[in-house]
Amino acid sequence: MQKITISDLGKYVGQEISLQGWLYNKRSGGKIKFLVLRDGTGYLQCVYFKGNVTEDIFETADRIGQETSIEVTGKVKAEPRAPGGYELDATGLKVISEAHDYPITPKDHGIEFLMDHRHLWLRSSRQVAILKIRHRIVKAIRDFFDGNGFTLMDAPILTPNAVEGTSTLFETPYFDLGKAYLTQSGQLYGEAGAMALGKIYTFGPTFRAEKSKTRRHLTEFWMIEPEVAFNDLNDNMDLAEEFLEYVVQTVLKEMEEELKVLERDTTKLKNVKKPLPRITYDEAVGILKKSGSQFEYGNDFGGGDETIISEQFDRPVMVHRYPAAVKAFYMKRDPGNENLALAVDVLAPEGYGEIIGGSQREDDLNKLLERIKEHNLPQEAFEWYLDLRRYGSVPHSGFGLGLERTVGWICGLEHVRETIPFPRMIYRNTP
RNA sequence: UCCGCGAUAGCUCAAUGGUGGAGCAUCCGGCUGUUAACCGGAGGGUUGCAGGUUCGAGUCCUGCUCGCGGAGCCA
Repeated sequence: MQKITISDLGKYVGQEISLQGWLYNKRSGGKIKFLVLRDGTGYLQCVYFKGNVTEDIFETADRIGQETSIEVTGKVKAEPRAPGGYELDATGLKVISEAHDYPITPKDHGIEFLMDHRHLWLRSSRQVAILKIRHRIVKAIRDFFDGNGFTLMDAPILTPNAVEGTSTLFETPYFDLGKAYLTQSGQLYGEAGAMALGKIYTFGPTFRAEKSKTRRHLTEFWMIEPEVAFNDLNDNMDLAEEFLEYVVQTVLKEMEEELKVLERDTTKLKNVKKPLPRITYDEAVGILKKSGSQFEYGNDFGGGDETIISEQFDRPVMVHRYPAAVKAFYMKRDPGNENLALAVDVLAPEGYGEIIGGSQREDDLNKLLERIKEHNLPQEAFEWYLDLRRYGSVPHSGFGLGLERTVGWICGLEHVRETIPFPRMIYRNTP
């Protein structure tokens, strides 16, 4: 039997059809019942008149509670008053599994209650819209790289050492080898991949054990990290802006309905087109000083600083050439100023902060050895990484995009916890 | 780890130190066009936990637990 979904209803106007789904909401008059059906593709009001259906069906329509799984039968009618454009003149109603006392009613709830019921909260229209946009963003990301000659290369999740020290990583016992750590970045492995394949991207979960307690942080999140051989910092910024434009414009074009459900004002998203403004760290500090900030030259930007900087522009801004002291050991220094790293962060507008962090990597073996010593990192753990500089080293660059921050920004959400089906935060790992 | 705010019915919230209420949800009744439907009625409480002050504590004080927001760190 062919299954019909609510999203397909336009093809069946005037026909008698059956649909399976869940009871989303219910309203009634004395001799009329309105059952709102949801099936994951949309919402449909099914109208039961007392005279048109059996006594048994009318009683069932009256009795069943929110989220009862049902199969409805009836004639599809175009209905301008309906949000989806269609309505069902219902004749049949089959209960698949009856539900009562569903905890999430169509009224206000607090965040703790909703998070405790995250497995059910996912069914509500807002969450469905977010999950669909998240999926479309993921697909756009993969389409972009796949269509530009990149190879997807998965990096390991269990790793023997930290990229920048071990203090912020989750650790786990690992047989006779001592401890393993959950990855905080696939980048070093991505660099090995770029030397093999030229252009690669990794796409996987990453973990941070930092006790970060803000709207921008999760302990488990997804990151996309392209790495390209022979790309310098400027090439890297070219890639980042083309990539962001593609992702945002694709979502704007294809997810209009979902963005409307979220009541997202898309004015600023429409501006996300290349070229994106590029400013140096020094220029960014100038902006902060001019705004009256107490910011001290040489520090990394905090959340508030990022907001002040990004407010100066009508689209994401790329800030490059940070003080090397606040950046990772593997970043190449600016030949024009050894104190600066060839790093770039992309700051999203509207206070969403850093969504991309990247750099040109140090490709000189001896300089990299120096950095490892300076950072007190165990050289033996990085021997394989140093091999990449011993055998045919080339200039190369890449960046990491935080998926949840990107979803939060595009959807206009208050907090990244709504951007992932089951968020992991310092005080929550359930459901 | 630090700073700030909070915890009262299933949910969202009220309640001057003096008999703990409302809306929604649930149950009963009414309504043939509702769309967070509406109207009438009913049931529903160890006020987060443990102490203290007081004639009397949801309310004031102390400690704890949990949550929320922010800082630091970062995507």
